Amino acid sequence: MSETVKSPTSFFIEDILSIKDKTRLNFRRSSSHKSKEECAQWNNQQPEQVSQSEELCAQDTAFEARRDFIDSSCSSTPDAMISFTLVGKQKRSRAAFTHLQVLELENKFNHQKYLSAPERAHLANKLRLTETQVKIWFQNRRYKTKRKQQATEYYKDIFQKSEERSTEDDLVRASLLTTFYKTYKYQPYVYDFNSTWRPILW
DNA sequence: ACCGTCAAACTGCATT
DNA sequence: AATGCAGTTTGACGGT
Repeated sequence: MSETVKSPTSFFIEDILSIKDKTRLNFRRSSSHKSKEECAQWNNQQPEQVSQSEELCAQDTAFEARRDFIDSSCSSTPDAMISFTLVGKQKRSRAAFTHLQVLELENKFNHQKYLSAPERAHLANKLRLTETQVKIWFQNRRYKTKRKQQATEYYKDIFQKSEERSTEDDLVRASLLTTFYKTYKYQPYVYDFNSTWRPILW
């Protein structure tokens, strides 16, 4: 799978900004400032582990998002969800993974579609994500791939049939096909049955 | 302001 | 119990 064609993500602009001007993001921490130890706690890590991935943490936009979340007494971690329900109904957090995190996850996914528990733990630690986040990411990624593959095969079938019998309404189908491909323009790759990643059609 | 899209997180059920 | 899949919900963002 090509890594040059990346889907633009919600974190991307902030990710750049966080590198260029980290202080700009700091203002978002309206209430209490969260230490690195607190960062580690969020990820179920020991404080001594923090220094190892300090560099990742420094430009981790997801962390900024999570800090915001912690600040509002709400998090996607199970423990925090308990306090979440105790405190009352609050907005659900949606962490935005950094470009680097997504890149690493994609790289791993390209090599293996499933992770063992130790592999997942290692990757989670490496990317400073929770194991649940990694697990869910792989689940979503597999499902996404499957959906795309099914859609591609479906539309390919229609396309082939339309070549056999070129009628007026086939032109409509062709335009629908174009619309579909525009939808998936960012990641135009599928995992085929030869266990390889290849670009779809165009 | 509204709508569409993307993706993280969630739900429910099945499987091991 | 842990993990999977399939589908849904939800928040952020971009385009118009």
